[in-house]
Amino acid sequence: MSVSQIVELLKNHGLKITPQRVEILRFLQSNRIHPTAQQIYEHVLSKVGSVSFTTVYNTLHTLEEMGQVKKIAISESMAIYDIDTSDHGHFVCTVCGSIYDINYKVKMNLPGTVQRTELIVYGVCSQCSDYLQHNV
Amino acid sequence: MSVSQIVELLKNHGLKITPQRVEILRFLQSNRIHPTAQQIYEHVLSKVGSVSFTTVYNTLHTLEEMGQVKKIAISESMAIYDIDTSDHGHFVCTVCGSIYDINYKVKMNLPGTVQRTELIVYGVCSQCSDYLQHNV
DNA sequence: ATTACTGCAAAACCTTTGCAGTGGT
DNA sequence: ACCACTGCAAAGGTTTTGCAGTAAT
Repeated sequence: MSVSQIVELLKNHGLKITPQRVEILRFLQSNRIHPTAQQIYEHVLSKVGSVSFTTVYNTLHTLEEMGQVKKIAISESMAIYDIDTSDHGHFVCTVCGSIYDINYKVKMNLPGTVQRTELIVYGVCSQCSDYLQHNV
Repeated sequence: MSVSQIVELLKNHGLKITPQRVEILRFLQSNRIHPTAQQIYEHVLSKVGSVSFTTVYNTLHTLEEMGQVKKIAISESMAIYDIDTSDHGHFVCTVCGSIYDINYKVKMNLPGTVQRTELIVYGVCSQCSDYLQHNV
């Protein structure tokens, strides 16, 4: 998504175009690392020169309400933000911290109707297990 | 699990028997509500008369290390604790907050080896949807 | 008697909120 | 010129840590 498309997106939702908002969206869209608010803050600060956590959280909340971003609790102390709002799970490497998207199919009996499903798999990614195999 | 079995469990792991520890384990085992640290604190306070968050968290960490308790992040601000450490997922009712255990089978392609899997389904439980259907 | 455990108080951490000032429209 | 947005500073909620006193062995 280009900057002009980001600008369009913001305009279409009646939002003002600010450098912080544009850079937050650009970051989420170009680096699919599933960043934390902290990582977004650091990136935008380095690019735009001025940003606050207030603005980061404000923007993320706005984007969540717009349905443009999903917030995922990978731990009880932190959320990550995913610009891919389609149905998918996450693989978290407990060695390097990388987060991979995963596709899955689940079979289950539920005591009610579903709103959303979150699957998080913790493990060691191939890169890390290769590395460990050759170096430990 | 009886109190004497709880005492055995603690002894077998070289831990001292304190009223707080016994009551935390009793609570986790008798009420399978998947409590938060806050709920455990309140319960133990009402039963034992004296407890602190320090002790609640100390005990939960010890039990986690012993593999007797699983910590689950149902939101980014809070953890719940589950004495059932077997492989299962959770259904969280977004109306009443109840947490149900669910069994599931999942098919997926993974970019590494699995350590543990966490499935959380958010939705409305039958009780709440029945209630809503008749009263709204 | 020893030392593990409890619990207070303070800190750490992430996120939210109040409010004044700035900047996009 | 308007008012949405930014950002500081302070507060909120959950969890952790330091340390002194207490209680289980």
